[in-house]
Amino acid sequence: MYNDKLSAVFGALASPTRRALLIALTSGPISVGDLARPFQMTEPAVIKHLKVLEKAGLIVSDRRGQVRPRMLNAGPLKNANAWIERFSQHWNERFDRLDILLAKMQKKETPHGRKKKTRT
Amino acid sequence: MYNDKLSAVFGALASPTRRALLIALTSGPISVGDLARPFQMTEPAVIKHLKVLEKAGLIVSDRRGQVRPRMLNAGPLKNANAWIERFSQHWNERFDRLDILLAKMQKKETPHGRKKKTRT
DNA sequence: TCTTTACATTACCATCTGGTTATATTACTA
DNA sequence: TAGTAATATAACCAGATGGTAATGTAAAGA
Repeated sequence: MYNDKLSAVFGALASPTRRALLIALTSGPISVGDLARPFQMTEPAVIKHLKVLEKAGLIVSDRRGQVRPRMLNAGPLKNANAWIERFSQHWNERFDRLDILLAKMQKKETPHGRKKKTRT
Repeated sequence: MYNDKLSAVFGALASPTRRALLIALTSGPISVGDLARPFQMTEPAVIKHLKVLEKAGLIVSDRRGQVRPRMLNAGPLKNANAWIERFSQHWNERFDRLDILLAKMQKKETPHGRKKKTRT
């Protein structure tokens, strides 16, 4: 579907289950079994979610014998955050300009009896 | 698939096309035709993307006669941003604690060099 | 009124997603 | 070596997603 990293990160966050998994992992590395237990779904389903998170680079795994605990890797989250912040900043700048523009327009335009249109 | 707003916002951002649409809209309301033109896809495809963005609350539309320009509504982005920031903060706190813990452990334990494997 | 423009909807298709159950694999344990 | 525990993979399914071409609709203009 998508191939870029940023989309993978946003896509990974687009699921309450996966966000809950990430939050669970904030308290440290956790095994698949322990991760899956609180959820109302089978382990394979959770493993699929973990794969999505792995692909997005949001978690990594360690092999400790029989167990393979997952742990957080918050790096890619920063990229997502950065995108939103740059976007917002960009948009706020634009908004400011629009504000000024509208103010100027209001000064210039003579308010005839011209009606503003109504929204549908 | 998901039903919560936050997932809808992250899901909407999980596509380069939709992010590009949002960015295009930072320069003000744009008609569907103008929005679609730069993309290598048909208008109905773009309209579907716009619907995803609308569902997430990221854009709204105005009817100005024949044209129905879309415009940004950045509000929901703040929620996404807030989630990431709260998460990161939470995780950083945890990370600090882990840091201290590891430091303590290093004092006690002899450092084994054992390390992980990537996948499979 | 007829035509054009701008947008939306429909019907269709391939692929992806998110879940299931069943089966493999891998490493610890007796 | 056999058994069990932890995780992974496979095969399958329903429904969502992302695209297409074709058609419908509503406002503007001649």
